[in-house]
Amino acid sequence: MDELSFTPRELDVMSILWRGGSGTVAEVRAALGEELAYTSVLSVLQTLEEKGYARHESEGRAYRYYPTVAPEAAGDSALARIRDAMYQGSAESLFAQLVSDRRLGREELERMRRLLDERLEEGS
Amino acid sequence: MDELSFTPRELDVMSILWRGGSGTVAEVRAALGEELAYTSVLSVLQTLEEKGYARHESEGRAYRYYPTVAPEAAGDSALARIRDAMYQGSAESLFAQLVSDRRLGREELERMRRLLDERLEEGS
DNA sequence: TCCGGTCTACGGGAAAACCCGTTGACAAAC
DNA sequence: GTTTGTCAACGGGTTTTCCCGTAGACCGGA
Repeated sequence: MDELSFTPRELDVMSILWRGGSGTVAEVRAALGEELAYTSVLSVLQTLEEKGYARHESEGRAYRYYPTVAPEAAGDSALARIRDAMYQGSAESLFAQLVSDRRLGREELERMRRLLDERLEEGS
Repeated sequence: MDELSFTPRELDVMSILWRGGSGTVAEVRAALGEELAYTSVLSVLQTLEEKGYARHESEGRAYRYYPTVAPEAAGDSALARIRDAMYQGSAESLFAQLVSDRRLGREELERMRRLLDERLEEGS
């Protein structure tokens, strides 16, 4: 997969599609933080479809839109950009930053360590 | 600190400033992947300054630009956005994605685990 | 003094992003 | 049949981003 990139507004909308699995224009509009006109939301969805990031199926009179790219794929692209720009290519530095977040609970940290352990075992 | 956001081109330039600590227009231009006109690079730097993300000092006849925001601060903003949009707010999911990268070496993974252990000790 | 090179300031053109009004299709309610 | 409401398509206006040309300041060398 080549580079995925979204404008801020497109990301807002994709996020809603990922969260709900799909969405009609009205649903996306309702879930959106800001109040946009119906046609504005429709425009964004049509753009996403044109870019190949979403597709639609008819549902009654309306269209239901589905994401065609996985959030993980988009996340990969975005994380790589951040790693390179802000952490000089070091995943470790990025990781350090992530872990330093004071809001992370003990359980979450422990689950992270378990993931890391599993990864280390399988790796060798 | 409120939300930091950069256009793609601005991020290119900030990345160079972060990497080198500072830069003149000519230096940034040379470090840039693409060939842009001198005035184009200058424009981006002036925009960054106007947004408060950089400042300049005279150096001989030229200006030397310095970043005024730390890469970690920008990274925080960017990571939070990715976490919320692609991983539904779960730092753990984001982390799992990060760790699944096949290119990570054993040593890097072990250093990550050490970081995590330290964090777990201090935490309680 | 004059010229050539480097620098910033300024302004503008092109493209992208963003948002919405209008229109016509359709169907349900009356 | 008419009205009312929802829908997608289309086109356009505004703002932001992106890139650069031009102009003028400055300095060093001929």
